[in-house]
Amino acid sequence: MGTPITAFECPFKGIQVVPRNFFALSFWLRVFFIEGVFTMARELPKVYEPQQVENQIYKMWEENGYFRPAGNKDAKPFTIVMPPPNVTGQLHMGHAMDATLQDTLIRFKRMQGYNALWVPGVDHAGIATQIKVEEELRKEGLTRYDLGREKFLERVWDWKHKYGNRIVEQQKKLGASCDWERARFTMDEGCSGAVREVFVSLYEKGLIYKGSRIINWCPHCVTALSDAEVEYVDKPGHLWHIRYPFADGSGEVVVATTRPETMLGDTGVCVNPNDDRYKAIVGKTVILPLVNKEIPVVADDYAEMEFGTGCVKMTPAHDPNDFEVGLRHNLEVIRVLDDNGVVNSYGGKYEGLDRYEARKAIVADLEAQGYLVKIEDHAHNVGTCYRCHNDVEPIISAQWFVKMKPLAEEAIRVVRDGETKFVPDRFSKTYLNWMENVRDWCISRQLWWGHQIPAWTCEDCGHITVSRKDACKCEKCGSTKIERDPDVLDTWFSSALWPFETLGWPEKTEDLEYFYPTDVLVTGYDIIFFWVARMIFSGCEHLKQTPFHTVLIHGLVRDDKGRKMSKSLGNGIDPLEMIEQFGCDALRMNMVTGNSPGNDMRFYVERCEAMRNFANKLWNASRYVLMNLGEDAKNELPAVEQLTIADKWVLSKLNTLIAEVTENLEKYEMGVAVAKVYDFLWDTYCDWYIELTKARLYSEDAIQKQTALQVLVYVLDQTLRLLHPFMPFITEEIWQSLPHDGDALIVANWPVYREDLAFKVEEDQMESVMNAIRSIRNRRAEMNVPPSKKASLFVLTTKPLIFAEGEGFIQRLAYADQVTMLEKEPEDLNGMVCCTTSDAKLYIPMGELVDIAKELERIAKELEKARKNLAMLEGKLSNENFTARAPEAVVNAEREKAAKARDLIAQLEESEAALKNM
RNA sequence: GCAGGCUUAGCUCAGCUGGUUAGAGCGCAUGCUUCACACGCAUGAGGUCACAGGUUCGAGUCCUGUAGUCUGCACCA
Repeated sequence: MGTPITAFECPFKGIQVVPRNFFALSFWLRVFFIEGVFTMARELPKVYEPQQVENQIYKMWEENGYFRPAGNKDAKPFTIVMPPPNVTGQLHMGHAMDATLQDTLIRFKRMQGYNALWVPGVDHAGIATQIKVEEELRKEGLTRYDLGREKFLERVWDWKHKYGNRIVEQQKKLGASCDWERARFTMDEGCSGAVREVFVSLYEKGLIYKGSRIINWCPHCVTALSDAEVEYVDKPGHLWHIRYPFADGSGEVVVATTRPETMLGDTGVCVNPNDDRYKAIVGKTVILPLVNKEIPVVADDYAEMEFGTGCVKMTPAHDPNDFEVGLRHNLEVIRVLDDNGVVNSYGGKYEGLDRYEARKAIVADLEAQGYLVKIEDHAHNVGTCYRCHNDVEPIISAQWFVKMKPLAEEAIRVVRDGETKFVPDRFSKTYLNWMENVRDWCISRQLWWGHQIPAWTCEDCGHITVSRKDACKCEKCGSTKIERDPDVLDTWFSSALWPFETLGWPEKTEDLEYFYPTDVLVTGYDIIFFWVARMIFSGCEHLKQTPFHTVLIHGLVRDDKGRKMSKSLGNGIDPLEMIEQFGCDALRMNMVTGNSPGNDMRFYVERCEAMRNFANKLWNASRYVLMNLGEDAKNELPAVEQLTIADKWVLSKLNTLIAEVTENLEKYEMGVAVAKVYDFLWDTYCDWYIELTKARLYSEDAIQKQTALQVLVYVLDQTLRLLHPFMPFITEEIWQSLPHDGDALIVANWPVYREDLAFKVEEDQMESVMNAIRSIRNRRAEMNVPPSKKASLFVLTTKPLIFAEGEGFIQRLAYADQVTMLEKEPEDLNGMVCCTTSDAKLYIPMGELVDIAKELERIAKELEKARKNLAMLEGKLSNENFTARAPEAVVNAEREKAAKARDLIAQLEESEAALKNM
């Protein structure tokens, strides 16, 4: 925690100013020199200018070390690890939402007194980064092979050092209060150590193996991909029906395929064993057209009798199902495409053709030679690379895999047993469904940028040595002729360890001991499989503890038409531009308000504007308070005896707000929480309470004035605290200008509910007065009477004491020049307008503006409405089932409503009678 | 094919464990330069909560079905 700071008295305001807080100081000085002491209050800028304060405040927080966990011995930890953005990344709206939600939680918990730690970091992003650097090289006319591995990696590191900090600087603009001193990089020494440890230990447990399998191969990126990295896209295609003649000349079978070029690698034809049409041909051989090779007909359940012709050609090297069938029936495996998707030497005359050119040539030849029976249109799902969006080619290849079944068991259990909960819960189903059907994870990538696989193959005996330390000889035969596997690991292999590698694992660090398991993981639903699932099984396996108890899932930020924001569409909105234009707080508010967990949201610039307006509203409310603060301004509540009904009303409302906001935040309902603070501040505090205090603030009664001011300051202070997690900058800026204890709002205490500040009775009383005011305003507006035209007011009420106390409020807020309390209905109703509430009638002489016939009509209308309402309530209350079964509180509430409705009707009937008598 | 979401005011969305007369922002209408704020104030119009059943004293909220829409996952010769 920051060192103690001595405060000094601001010479002209009597307000404590913290010297370190240059923004606050400069604020006062600016005012002092430009405007002079006495005009200061008037000259506070009317419009809040976020650009001027955000950077300074951020710097102040950072310099005082507020982002570090406080190290309070009595407190509990609260930890979030940040999803590390790609080192190549530019901040986009997704990051803005992600960071805002996390920062809001962290700030909330920090203020609640937790040792709050938010660990930031950056991901090396294997393919993405390598592609970026290769693009740069291409401009110089070079490829990575020209440089060689070592030189190329140097270039990537240069690039990382040059641009890797950009995204960090951008996150700071968002107000992210992470502990930058703990920032990590997935390729730093510690993470590399963790990756090495995990790889070797999983290998030793037999959970990592190398094998030849059909994998997803991207011929463009020239690397293997995991299943999760393949995106399936519906594409129109064809089904080519091809004749395969029997070798014995006894006829032919017709097979159907969507990828005719793969026939070059066909090593069999498969039919269903129960298919009567083909029972006789099982065991025969057919001649593979174009290739002129004899291949067997085998029987396997895999062939569906209903699909196509019921005969399937088998290409074990280029189709996962064919591969399986091939294994069962000992079919040859012939790979006919090379790493770039070009036909290799097994393709005969087609060698050297790209896969799509080869397709054309083969179809043409088949047709020319009479093998093509027909071509059907056929839409199918084609796997594409999530990076470059080119079609992925299933190819047999020797790769490294993580055996998932054994690891999935515990990862399933912790979610089933609720040790890790998804918010919203439906995502646990998504997760479980994936985890229960998970296939082995292909982790090797044919890239250079990444964690190189710690495996060495012996040239002499072929043994693979996997080792924590770089191997120099074969562990089996001792030969020194060993070569390290050139491949690197999937980027997500290191991300999977993020919650503990960032805390120091595999070392037994204090951080790890104290902060692991972390608390909440905040991320978008789009990376549940890529990342969340893998962190969970990794934490369970290596630390025997799930890495977080809660996964808070948010949706995607879309554009105003609901489309995904993307570079290719050019519809992205730059968060930094929004910050520049409306301020960081406005952007953050936009990200949180109206947002519910797991749901996508559209981004509207207009809402940023609305939130900017809200910031300005807060700014001006604070300006009102600051302008009126006297020499001896204190931030403490006056004695209860001094509080007026309005004070008690607002304090009671605040009290409720505190309880609700805290509860909503605890449940991760941040959108609900922030809406409540927003409404309280704008509606309760500004539109009502501030207006209610004006009479007192501008009066001569010093005690009244002081009381009002103290309540104003107290409520504002508490509200700023509640709002701080959402709008950190403006709240800090204002708080620093208010009289306050402590160094900074960011580390101030979170408000707590106070039993002694719950004033239920006064709340109701105030509502009575407010209803009267609303009713008068309504009537005046209906009659188009401008506020400047004051009128006298006569009040007949069942609660004279309360209305007497509220007289000043009514006068000011209902534009009355004089308020007279009546004991009975006025005798002359001529020219009187009557406003009726359930406990008062308010008469305004409006002279010729009043039309008695119209008045009667209006009263009749209101009566009808009130009677309908009462009928409904009485219906409810006369239902014994309701009164007997509904909770007492609900029944009582209905009874009260009915009573009020009856009162209102009585009042209205009286008025009606009086008017009719005239 | 399986799973899940969404359907609430003109638009975009909130509405937590079922309990007032269903809310917000923007937009719209009327009036207002009221000594914090026109990035504002006041007042108002606007909703059969997709549809059909059901459970319940009570359903926007829970259950079943239907329709539309979106998203995952699987299959696809």
